[in-house]
Amino acid sequence: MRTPRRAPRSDALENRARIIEAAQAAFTGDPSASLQAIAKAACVGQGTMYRHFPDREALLLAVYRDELEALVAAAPLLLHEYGPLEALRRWFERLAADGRVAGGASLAVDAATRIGRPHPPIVAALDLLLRAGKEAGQVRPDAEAEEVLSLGSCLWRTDGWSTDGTTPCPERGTRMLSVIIEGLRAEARH
Amino acid sequence: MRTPRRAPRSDALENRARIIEAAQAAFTGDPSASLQAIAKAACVGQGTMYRHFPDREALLLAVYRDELEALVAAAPLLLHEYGPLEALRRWFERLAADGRVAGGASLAVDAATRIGRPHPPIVAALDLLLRAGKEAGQVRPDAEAEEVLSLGSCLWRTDGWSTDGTTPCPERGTRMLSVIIEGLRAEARH
DNA sequence: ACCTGAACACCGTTCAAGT
DNA sequence: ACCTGAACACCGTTCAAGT
Repeated sequence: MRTPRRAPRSDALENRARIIEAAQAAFTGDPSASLQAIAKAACVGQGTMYRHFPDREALLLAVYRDELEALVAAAPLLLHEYGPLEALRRWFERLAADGRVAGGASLAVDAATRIGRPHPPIVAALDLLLRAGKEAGQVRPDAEAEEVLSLGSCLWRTDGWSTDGTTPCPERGTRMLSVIIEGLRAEARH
Repeated sequence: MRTPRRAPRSDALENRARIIEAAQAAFTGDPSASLQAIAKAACVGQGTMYRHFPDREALLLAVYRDELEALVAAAPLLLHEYGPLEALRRWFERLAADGRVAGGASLAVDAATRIGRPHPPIVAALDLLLRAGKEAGQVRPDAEAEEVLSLGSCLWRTDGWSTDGTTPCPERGTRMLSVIIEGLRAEARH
């Protein structure tokens, strides 16, 4: 049933590319930019936007495809270089850092996770890290990737910035990440 | 400057009460019910709704005022009966359980926290628990209430329900809470 | 002093009509 | 086969006009 699919028309490809480009720019300016505004910026009818990307999440995945793939690829590399817990910490640190810049890939991770339908490759990457930690006896055996991802999704809430109106407070994220990592340790079950 | 404030007109009071009642019903049906629909259900013009509650969060706080106060009051009681960590666990458990029923008080906590402007009494209650834990040497000294609340706000995401389409999975929440509690312990700093 | 409801500026989504 | 853009059913928010 392979769905042979003839090559798409060239104008469709151009439109698709222009939409992604416009979305990229829009999201870095305002993570909650409207699809309507993006369509206009891309000089494309709303219907066209809709045909290519049935919803906001699909567009986010397309825009941050490369970053997401890089993040997935980073998991085994980190495991090769560090112990499981440190690899886990650095992986999340990277994801969170991505979220602190406007319009990072964590935008896509967050949207998908919040819908309750997290991006499978991301879950798989996290699962790889957790599995390695469990085999090394360093991570509690009952930790599940989806849950940990849900826990981690608070790390890139840049809203908590400035009750005082000043600093972006990156050490808050570091501290929260530290709580998660310590909480995942295999020791001291009570 | 005490703002002496004459007693409000009786029709204003009635409207206010009717709005809260309608919102209560609407939120338990659908947590993201529109203000417009609530105004209509309360037989009130949109302007009236707006006068009483300038935004969605104000309405949420009013609807769940009693539950929020009960939650705040529970903190010292739990501390009286249990050790700091167990009290902390039960406090969050209660907040999360509240979130699993449709339209619980955690709706208000969540909305406020997500805006980056968490409900101060709730933060104070959590701070009380953390402070007791630190004094007992059981909670890591760098834990901050706002951060922990932000971490905990993933506990009542009922979205992760059913990838398999079946169970409400309350043990997922228990497990995530356990990770947070263990991560807050004062031991094993690395 | 308070309420009403039309009006404004937006959303996401659909769909007949075009090429 | 793909695109366009008007149209639909909604939002939150405001504000002149009423009582």
